[in-house]
Order: sequence, then structure tokens, then C-alpha cells
Amino acid sequence: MSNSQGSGVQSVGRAITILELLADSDGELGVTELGRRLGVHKATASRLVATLADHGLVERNPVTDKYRLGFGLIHLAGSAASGMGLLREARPVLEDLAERTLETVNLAVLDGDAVLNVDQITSPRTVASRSWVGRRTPYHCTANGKVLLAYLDEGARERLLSMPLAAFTPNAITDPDALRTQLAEVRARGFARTVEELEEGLNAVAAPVRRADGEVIAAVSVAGPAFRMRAGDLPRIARLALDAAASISRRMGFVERRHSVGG
Amino acid sequence: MSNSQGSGVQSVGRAITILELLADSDGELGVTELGRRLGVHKATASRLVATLADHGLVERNPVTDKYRLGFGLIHLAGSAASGMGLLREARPVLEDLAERTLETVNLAVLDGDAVLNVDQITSPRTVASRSWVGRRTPYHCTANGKVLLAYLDEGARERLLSMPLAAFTPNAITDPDALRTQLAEVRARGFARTVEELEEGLNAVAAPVRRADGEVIAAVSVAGPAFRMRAGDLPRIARLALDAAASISRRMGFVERRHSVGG
DNA sequence: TCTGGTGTTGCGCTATACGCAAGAGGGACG
DNA sequence: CGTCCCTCTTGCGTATAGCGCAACACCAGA
Repeated sequence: MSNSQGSGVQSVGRAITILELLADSDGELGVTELGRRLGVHKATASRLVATLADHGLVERNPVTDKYRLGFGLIHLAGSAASGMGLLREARPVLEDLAERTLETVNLAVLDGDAVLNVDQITSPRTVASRSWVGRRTPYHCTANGKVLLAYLDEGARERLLSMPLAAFTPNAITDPDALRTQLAEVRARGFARTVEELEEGLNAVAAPVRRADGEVIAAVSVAGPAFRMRAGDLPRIARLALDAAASISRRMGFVERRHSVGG
Repeated sequence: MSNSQGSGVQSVGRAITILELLADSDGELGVTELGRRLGVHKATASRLVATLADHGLVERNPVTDKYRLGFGLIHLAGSAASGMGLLREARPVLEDLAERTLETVNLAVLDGDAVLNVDQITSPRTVASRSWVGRRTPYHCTANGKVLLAYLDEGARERLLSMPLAAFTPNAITDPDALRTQLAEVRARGFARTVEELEEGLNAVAAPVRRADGEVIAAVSVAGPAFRMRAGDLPRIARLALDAAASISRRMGFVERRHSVGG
């Protein structure tokens, strides 16, 4: 399999690469800069962004004449979310979970090599919360990531485990074997936990969401400050996350077998 | 219909049209159908969606082999939101407003001929709430729409007013002159209200958000059921919305004058 | 098996989008 | 006020890249 665009239309690939470049470098980029990073002439970049701007996917800053992502993407993403069964079914359950736990709730899927947060409910108790929706987080130091990794098929899991594991905090797990052990525990217990592995003072638990055929397609996490979510509290909160995840799974058409997770 | 894509790359325009088609027809579309609607051969459509799928902007349903919008769009939209100063600055203020009012709060901008909701905070008191983010709503029967319309420049406003005004409820305003009167009141009062104009039993108030140069770029609304938001309650709630909108405006660099509305 | 749908590929042709270079603004600076 | 250097845009000729065609592979139903 070819690494990049195997079959397809090159100019479309370049246009999407422009969108990704604008997304990654949180800011504005000029035509010249875009052409340089794409490896194409400035003129080509200019025509590409003109097309993107015509459709509202990018907007130009009138004062700097540089380009940034536009509102059209928000429209498309909104349609994507409402068209996606998962988000539509999950939303009310996530809100209920946030109200029960009074903590921030996230829904995530595995997208490529990272965990993609696709929806979030912030608890009223949270003071200042940035939205994590649309952000990618590493899979090995988030509760959602551990869940998604734990239920991934062997080949894909080992491929991800073979990549270097970055340490964001002293508690982060950087040894693949230690992570394998944890993932086995996740499968045995049915939920995952992180204790100050992504950010210091931040704990979380997560539970798997299954599709009709039983495959795990998403994870629901509850995250909060360590002083409110002590080690002793995690099982109780995990119970609520498991219930919520099971509820979403049921809405997605999954029927629980007899030997269910916490029965 | 030939869209006016003056300068640009045709295949990119076609690819984006595919995304819009998938967004509008909330569901899944096959390659043949896409080719038919685009006016191109099935093979061309196949190659276009293959490229889009390579980058995660669309996904294929494994069972039906049809295409739908993918998670990649959510990632891009998330970056767009965080890269956009407006959303980043507004988020904490909206959360505070939701907590004070205990109702659902929306942030909207004018995008083309409709009102585009770009962020939403649902109150814990709301039972089952769908997310309106990314959805377009008509400008004449939403509080946000009235605010955005009221502060629009004359030419653009009259252009929008010349279009037919649909009635979703008996209370909806369908007469352009009646709407002009209301818009003048909005400018005089500083906030807009809707009383069961979009949905029966749904009331809302909205206030304008200004950019550094004073231009209105967005609107903040508080919406709730009519039995909790009676006519007598609206001024009090509007006061909170005005404070929130002013707070966002200040974060956007706007400095309040004495009472200078016009510029 | 046959038929009527899908979606995916080789292949030749021509339209299409590329790179080049010139043109048009816009600041910074002497 | 002119010069320089930066930016982005736009004609133009070329050949590359993407299009339509048609053949192929696949699936469902009769």
C-alpha cells in the first residue's frame, strides 16, 4: 500500500493538505508559505486556496492577507456529527453522565495513530474549560486511548505499541510491556484509568462503546482533578461511565450477552 | 446550475461539492449517485471520493459501500474553532452565562444567507438537547438572526429582507416591514427577542458581539421553554446576555464608547 | 444461470492545472 | 519621494494530470 495518496486526484489531496497545514499550525499562513510547505509553486497554492475560499472552507484575514480555516468547515462538521449515528445517540447519554458525575465527559474514537475527541460535555463545576473536540491526544496516556487500544485487533495494537511512547508527566507509561499489562487489565475489568499521566493533577476513567456487531468503536471518559477523583473514587465513577457506555452501545444496536462486564 | 467559481482548481471544487452534497442530504450517498448529481462520470466521482477518504474527510459504510462525512472534518473544525479567536474567547463566557441563566446558550454568526451556530452550551436543566452547532437557521425567526440582521449594513440587510420569509409557527414574522420595525427596536434596545417564532414553546433573547472596530460579528442567545422564559423574564435574562456579549466583545478588543452604536 | 444494479480499474485523449515570469500592492527605509 | 523587497495575483504555453469510455469484478434477486 502506498503511504500517501495512492489512488485519487492529486490537486484534491493538495487542497486537503492545505487544510491540515492550517489546522496544525494554529494560526494563519500566507500563500508563499503554503506553497513552500506543499512543495508547489506559489501560484498553484494561490489557486488552490482561492477555490477553498470560494467554498468557505478557508477565510482570509483582511489585514494580513493570510489564510485560516473558515466557518464552512464548522458547517460540514456539524452535518457530519448529526449524520453520524454515534454522536447523535451519544449526546443525551453524555449529558446525563456529566450531570451524575459533575465532571467533564469526553467521547473519543481512534483515528489513525491518535485518539480523536469527537464530543465533550463540560460539567458546571469545571471552572475554565477549553473544548477538546477535534483535538488529537496520544493513546497511551489517556483513559479513552487505553480503552480503544485495549479492544483493538492484535496487529493494529502492536503496530501502535511499536511507536515511541512520549512521557508528558512522570506518571506516564513509556514501557510497551507495562502498557500491555495495563491493557490486559482493561479488558479484564472493562474500563481504563489514568492517574496523572497526561497532565499532572488530572485523573480519568473510560469505558468502551460497542457497535451492533460488538466491535468497540468509541470510548467514554470522565476526567477531573485528582483531588476530586481520588483512587478510591475511581471504581464508583467508572461504574457510571460503564453504564453510560453500555447505554450508548445499546442505542447503537449492541445487545449485551449473558456474562456482561460488571454483572 | 453553474456556480461562479471564478479562479481555481475545478477538481477541488468538485470535491468540496461532494462534501456539501453529503452534508445536505443527511445520510449516505453512493458513487453513482454522486457522479449523477455532480454531472461527471461515475469513475471520476469514484476517484474523488477515494482521495477524500484517504484523508479521512469521508468514510465509507462497510455494509452499504456508500459514503458519508468522516471524522477528519471534526478534527479540522475543531482546529478551526480553536484557531478562531472568537470561539476561544467566547467559550468561558458562554459557560458562565449558561450557569447563570440555567438555559441553553448559543453563539452564532451570519454565514451567507443564514445564521450559522458556531458554539453551544447546554444547561444542565435541559432534558434532551440536540447540538445546534454547525446548523444553519433562518435569520428572521431566531433571536441571534435578528441581532445579526439588525446590525448588518443597509445593502446586505435589504437584500436578505427581499427574500421570502418562511413561517415555521403562527408567531413567525413574515412581513418585511414588520421585521424592519423589530430590527429598529433591536438597535434601540440593544438586544433581540423571539417569542415562539421558530418552534412553538421556545423563547429566546440575543445580544450582539462586536469586533475591535465596533462591527457586530456574532450574537449570543439564551433560549428556553416559554413556561420558564415568560415575557416578564426576558428583560432580566437579556441583561445577562448583554453582559456576556459585552464581555466577549471586550476580549475581542472592543472598547465601549458612551452610547455610540453607529459608526 | 441470467439480469440489473453496484464500484473499481486500464487506457487514450484532451482538457486542465501546473510552473514561469511579469504585474500589482504594500510597507520599511534611506 | 523613490527604491527595495516582500507579498499575492494573473496571462500564457506546455505537458501532466484527470477525465470519459468501456471492460471488469462483485453482489442481490429472480
